[in-house]
Amino acid sequence: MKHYEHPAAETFELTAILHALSDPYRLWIVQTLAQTQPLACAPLQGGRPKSSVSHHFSVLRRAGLVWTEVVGTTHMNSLRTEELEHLFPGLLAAVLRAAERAQ
Amino acid sequence: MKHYEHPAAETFELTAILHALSDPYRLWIVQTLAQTQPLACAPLQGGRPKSSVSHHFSVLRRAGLVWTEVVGTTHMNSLRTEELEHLFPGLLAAVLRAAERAQ
DNA sequence: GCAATAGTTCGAATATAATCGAACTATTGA
DNA sequence: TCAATAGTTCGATTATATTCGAACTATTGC
Repeated sequence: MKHYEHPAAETFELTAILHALSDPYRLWIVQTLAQTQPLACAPLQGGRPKSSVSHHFSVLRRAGLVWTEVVGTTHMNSLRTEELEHLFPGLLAAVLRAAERAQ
Repeated sequence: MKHYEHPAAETFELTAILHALSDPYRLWIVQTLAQTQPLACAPLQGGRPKSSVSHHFSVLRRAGLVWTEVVGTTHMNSLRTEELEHLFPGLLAAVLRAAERAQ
């Protein structure tokens, strides 16, 4: 059973989180996960090659935004909402609201 | 009299704002401006060469975070707080609080 | 065991960003 | 007018990100 490395919440870097969110595709992934959770990678591909999708999920994971769980043959992703809220209160919500507004 | 190009608030890009904030030096500039405003570039150099400082201010300006006004021989910078708040309510405040907390 | 599915890893190519010195511009104040 | 100060612009270098195909791994279900 493959398992993922997930950074501990105490080690989250704000700049890494902001950088992860600053890519339009990754921001869209986060937006989508905020609405529907958890989700495998496949429904979030959006025409991209798998290696590219995998790379972006890895950025989100290393920043602490996304938690990935292996479930059978799929890898289920969810946002680390509580931990993020605890460490950086209001941040994710404000970004999601802003992303909503940015259409 | 030199004047700066400042994007209109309606054209702010959320991803550009997040990217501008994702650099530790630029985030520190924004934090400092939030406390003391306006401020020339010089007191924010922190040992960097002027060309590098100028580059980072230009990133902040193009993203819509900073407004620069030529005052005599110095260029005074301030945050575009109201416009940002209007467009992306709570975003800047949440980032500043997070930056505070990130030590 | 084997084919199918989901996603990762590798490596190379390309794009984007950061860094820095040197030359430049604009303004002040003597 | 001239020196000094504040900051920009240019160009080159280096570092970091993104993109993609191809080969790989792990799991399921037949």
